[in-house]
Amino acid sequence: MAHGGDILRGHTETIILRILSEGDSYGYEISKNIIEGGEGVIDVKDATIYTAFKRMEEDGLLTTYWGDGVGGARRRYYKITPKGRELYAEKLAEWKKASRILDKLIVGGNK
Amino acid sequence: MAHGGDILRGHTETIILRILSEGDSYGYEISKNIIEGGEGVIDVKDATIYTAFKRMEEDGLLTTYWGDGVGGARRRYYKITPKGRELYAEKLAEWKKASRILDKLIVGGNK
DNA sequence: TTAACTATCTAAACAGATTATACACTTACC
DNA sequence: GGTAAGTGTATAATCTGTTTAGATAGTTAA
Repeated sequence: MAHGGDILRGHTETIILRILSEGDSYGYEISKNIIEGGEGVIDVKDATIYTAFKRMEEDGLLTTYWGDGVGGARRRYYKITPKGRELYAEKLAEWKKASRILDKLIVGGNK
Repeated sequence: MAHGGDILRGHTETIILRILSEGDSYGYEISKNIIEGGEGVIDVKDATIYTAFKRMEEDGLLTTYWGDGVGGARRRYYKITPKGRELYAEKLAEWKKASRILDKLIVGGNK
């Protein structure tokens, strides 16, 4: 993003988990998915996605397998684990509560 | 916070600016103010506040003066500058848009 | 006199994100 | 035949904001 680069920070994992909770996917697709949904305000760098994947695999939140790559570049797919689903549920609840509170703290009396 | 420590990240400045937009204040008070409004979900460490102040003063977002400290510990007050008000308005608008989009990306089809 | 609270401050470490770079294959166009 | 645009993965180095941990010091109440 041109400015406000930290918007996504801390939520990347949650968003990846949400996408994978709806079906297996791979880095490039997830990245496109987020940028598309970001409406020009939110951006993700591929490096962010891939480092998140690595971290999340180490944490047992997802597993990975190579796609058969018929006629095209190889794709590494990611699948959410039960632990990943659990964490997503927690993070989702946390976001719902936190965003309400954050809104209050940021907007304050400046309604 | 026990978990989810990054919730505030990137918003600390905006919240400080919001508080100062409603009147001069000092570190300890601002910190209390945020923790109180945080409803147990959001926490700020004093170091976060003071490092933010330093950064923000360097960026011309606020000015500072010592309180007269009659009967009590000395207090360093902070006053928002016009540049600070400008940035607050921008960040506020950004938050309003970003939180809506973030909500969409985090919740997705898991309504 | 001790505990709890008010109040400010800094150095070092940490975590997640970005920048920059590399590699490689496919499709469409000229 | 060449090349540009798009698809796709990956890592090292750097940046930034926050946390951890520590220091200092005055006030109030038990």
